[in-house]
Amino acid sequence: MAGIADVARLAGVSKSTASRALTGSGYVSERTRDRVAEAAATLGYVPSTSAVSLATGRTQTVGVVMPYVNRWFFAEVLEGIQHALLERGLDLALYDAKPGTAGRRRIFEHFLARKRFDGLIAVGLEPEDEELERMLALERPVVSVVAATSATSVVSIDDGHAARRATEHLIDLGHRDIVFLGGGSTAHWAHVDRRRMSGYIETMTDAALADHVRHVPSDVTCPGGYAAAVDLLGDARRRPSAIVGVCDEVAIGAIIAARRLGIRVPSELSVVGIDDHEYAEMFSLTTLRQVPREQGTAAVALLERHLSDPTLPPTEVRLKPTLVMRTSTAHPDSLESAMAVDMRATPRSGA
Amino acid sequence: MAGIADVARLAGVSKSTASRALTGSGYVSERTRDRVAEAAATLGYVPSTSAVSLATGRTQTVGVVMPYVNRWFFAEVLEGIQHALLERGLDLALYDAKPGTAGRRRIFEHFLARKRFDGLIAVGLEPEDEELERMLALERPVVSVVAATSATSVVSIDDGHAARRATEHLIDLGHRDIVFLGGGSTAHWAHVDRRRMSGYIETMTDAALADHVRHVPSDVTCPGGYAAAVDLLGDARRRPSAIVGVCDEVAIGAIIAARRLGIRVPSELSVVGIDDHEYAEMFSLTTLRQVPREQGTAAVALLERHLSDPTLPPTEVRLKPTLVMRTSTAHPDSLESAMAVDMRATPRSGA
DNA sequence: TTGAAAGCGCTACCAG
DNA sequence: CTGGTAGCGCTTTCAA
Repeated sequence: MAGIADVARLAGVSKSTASRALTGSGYVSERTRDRVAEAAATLGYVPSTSAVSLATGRTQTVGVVMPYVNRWFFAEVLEGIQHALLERGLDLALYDAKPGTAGRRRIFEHFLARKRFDGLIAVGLEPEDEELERMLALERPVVSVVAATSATSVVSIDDGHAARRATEHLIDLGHRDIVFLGGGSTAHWAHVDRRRMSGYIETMTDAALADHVRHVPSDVTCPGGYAAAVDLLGDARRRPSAIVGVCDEVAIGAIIAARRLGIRVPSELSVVGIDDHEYAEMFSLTTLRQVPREQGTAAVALLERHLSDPTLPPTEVRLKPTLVMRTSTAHPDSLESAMAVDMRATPRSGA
Repeated sequence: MAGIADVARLAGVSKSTASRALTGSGYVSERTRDRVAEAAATLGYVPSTSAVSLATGRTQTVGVVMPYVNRWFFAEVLEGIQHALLERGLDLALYDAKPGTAGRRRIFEHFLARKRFDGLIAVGLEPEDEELERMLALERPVVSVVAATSATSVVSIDDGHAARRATEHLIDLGHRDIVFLGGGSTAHWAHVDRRRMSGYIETMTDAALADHVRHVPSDVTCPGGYAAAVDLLGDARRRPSAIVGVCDEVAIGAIIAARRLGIRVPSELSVVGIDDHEYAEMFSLTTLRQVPREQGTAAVALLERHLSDPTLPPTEVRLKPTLVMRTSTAHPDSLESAMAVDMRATPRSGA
């Protein structure tokens, strides 16, 4: 365990000079800098992080708080954050704060107070007032990824826009009987889900389809979407011609349900999602793409700015999702028209 | 930022006494202990972790290295670890070491060397020799979750056993033409996948079905299994009567492919997986259940033992997966027999 | 049972 | 440009 004193001795300089040479702060002649670097290299010197932290007050660590790590969006954001931190030589302290658990309480009451990080990234946290206060009381910059508050900097997509585009796409195709699937299955409506539903409702209303607005609640998971869709589609009288999923996982659940019930997608049912989940391609799901990984790296970049300039006011970075057309959506009457086209086209293949 | 000096002053004792009272080490009278505790509480005292680390040499942090966080198994293990750590008041430093990336190199070359943790948990890491050496050179206990080495303590399931049970189940049902799907799609065969395939081959051989041994490679993901299965099942001459998926994700991919191709599961094709993935239920997948979350908590428990007793030799904890029967498997001729049963049963429903 | 003092390993200030 | 020195906030001997 070589310390900086050993490095200094080997290089024939004082500890202070060695420190300056190594950290690159203050004036050091090039020759000594090289000698120190060489000494450090031959000794395999690695500074003690706790000593550095104690002396500088900085931990070189970023804390990440999220309610889940086993969901696509969160895992992707986490990877993005990790990637960006690695590049900057920063450590990542993870806090998995599942809503309503003792662990979450402990995190907010004890772990955060230890301040083992220079800044915090809160991903889709939906904090209670008290939790938010605790985070702000830390006097460390915090950046949220997906949030309803503007007390912190925020990185997110425009959820309302995403849902509007999805709904418009369906309406343009000729659908009127469009259901919004997912969210609101428990007392707690996540803000994202709510914003997306609002986008759907606005668009329906603008298209004079307010009468057709229909929300079918479900857990915001693939099995959740599946279960709700089995229910919805199983009854022919309730069956819509199209579904806007609150997210891809739910939309995919709906597609699986449709297939099980022998309902053809897209000829008998159009489905559109929001996310561009890794499974979207496999299900040919038309969706509004967001790239959570980029949101993670954007959050790190933003946090870095806060770190270097503590006066920087809360900032918003809002990304626009883009429509990715696959084949889970079509005209409501496409079965017939597809057949008609086929028949007209027959001569060609028969020729 | 109240420090221990403030607490000591308020309690009317010395710093050393305050420290002993707070950490619970050494003799302190009950009265003073209470006074100190009260003073700490009123001041909202939180010890500086870097100062504590510097003085004690312990970081109260566990490092977790894994190649992915966005796959079911890894995310679940991570949650298990986090949960167990939270209970013990330990922080979690995450290192996402995706194979072949610059980030992974940086982690092994720089981040680990900083030793910002008292111990390390390596999840499904499949480290190169040099990487393993670096971890061991840290002189910190390391516990692996899923590993081929016995240089470290290991927590895992018995993969060979899982694959044997899966294959036996199919053979008992009357299948002979059983394909092992997944793994080996790239130059790198993960050890887990290899062990599972070995279990399959052994079982086939023991049942005098060595001639029927067939491996169809695929990426070990749901889309990977899907793509390979579309290929395999699309050609009627190559189509097996049953599939053992290297894991549930692959098995589910196969089921999705079968459905798309209009092949009925289980009457025309039986599929069994290994994992009991969160989507297994939705696809009625028969599988061998493992609970990665438990492996995470077991790893923490084991690491804790190493921490308190540095002489503890590497230990293995091997969990046995259990067969969960759902409805993705049946007799190979079940279509006919099911119909026969139906016809015989008709009077009952018709009565 | 308590207190004084000496570090833990590093940075940063202040002379030189 | 360099060296000495005083902390950063806590734990831990060692005496009392």
